[in-house]
Amino acid sequence: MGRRSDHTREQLRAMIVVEGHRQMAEVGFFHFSAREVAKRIGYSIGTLYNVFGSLDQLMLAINGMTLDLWRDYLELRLEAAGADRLKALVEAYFEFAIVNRHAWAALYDHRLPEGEPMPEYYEAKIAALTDIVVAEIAAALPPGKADAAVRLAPSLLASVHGHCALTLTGTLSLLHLEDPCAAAYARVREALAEA
Amino acid sequence: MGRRSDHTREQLRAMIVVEGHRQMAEVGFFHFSAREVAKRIGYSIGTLYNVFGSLDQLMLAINGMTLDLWRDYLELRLEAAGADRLKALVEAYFEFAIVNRHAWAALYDHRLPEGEPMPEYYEAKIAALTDIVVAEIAAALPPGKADAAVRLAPSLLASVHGHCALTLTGTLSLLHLEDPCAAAYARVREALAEA
DNA sequence: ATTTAAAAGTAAACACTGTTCAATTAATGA
DNA sequence: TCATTAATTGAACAGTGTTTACTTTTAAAT
Repeated sequence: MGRRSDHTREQLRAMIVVEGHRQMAEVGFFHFSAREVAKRIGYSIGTLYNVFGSLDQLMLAINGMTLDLWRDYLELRLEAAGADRLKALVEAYFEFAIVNRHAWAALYDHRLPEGEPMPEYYEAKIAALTDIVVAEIAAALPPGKADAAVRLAPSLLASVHGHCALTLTGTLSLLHLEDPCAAAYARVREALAEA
Repeated sequence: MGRRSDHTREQLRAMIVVEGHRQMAEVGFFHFSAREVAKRIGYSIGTLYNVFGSLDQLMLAINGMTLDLWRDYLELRLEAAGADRLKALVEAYFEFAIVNRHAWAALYDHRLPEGEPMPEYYEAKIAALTDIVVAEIAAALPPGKADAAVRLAPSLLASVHGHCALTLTGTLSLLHLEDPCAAAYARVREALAEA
């Protein structure tokens, strides 16, 4: 076969994703440039398209890496958590978003063309994240009510996400919301108390 | 002066915003083109920049129009509301976002350069929206606790926004969240019950 | 060892962006 | 009538994603 470098196709793919993720973290979704990624790893723009087929697929790969890092971070923080694991989870959610502002925002900034479904591998990464939330909420619920976690988890995730998103992007300028993370945690606790 | 058309500067400004808003509603933030807007109203791209100075300012004007329409819609629905005004407010929030998907999403998709503050007129439009929420939450709280509304409102707004955003953009594919609007309303009610 | 076929990679070309700015047009005041 | 001034243009520039004809490299087959 005709490879001229030392990299297998999979190594090259990984290089692109890692460098793409680095660039995403630096400049954010709106200033992301596939050409710049290609230049930085010493390949031409054409090679990127040969490997990924389209920019959307590259975006999914980059966001997929972010989802993996996010999951790893949540698990790490949960291992070191004390009694209140839910609080640790909410805080870890915020911490990751704050430290990785741009890469985190890109998860929501990038959208597939309407009607095009997410690839299976990507949905699986999302499921891995939500499963963590479901498990912690199930554990926090009174025994016997644990099956309500599957229905409650997405709603609480949405609540926490809302606090995080409005704070991080600053598009709605929520004055009077001093500690968004604490407020989000309070909302979660209230919902659990009701159930 | 050298105007060659029948429009005053303010009329032209209004034309651009209206056509820009129309285009935003049609194709969304990521396919928005200032050139296309100019073409549709029969002016050149240069004129747009003379009137608005930058694309960011045009975006703020377009999003400002969306904020106005949103406020009007909330007030309209509140006038026709029955006993449960908060439920009407949450539903109106969702309805507007669904009907005006693209224009609504653009409120969050567009971001000013870091460090650049929002213009005063724009913050005022946001305040008009949040004031509606604050007033309704204050009315729903037990008398005497009404001053907690200022602190509670942004958090509840964030919760509702989170449900709406994750559902509309579909970036996190929240299965098991059948009725996001009802779930958001339930979270709001829980928070009020606690206070 | 030579040929062949396929894989890998390139870079120019295309159609778009946003942005700037010298040149042009048209209306007004003197 | 003429100079001034506001309004408007559209070409030019530097980017973007995307496609594709082309070249290089390598492995396999003869």
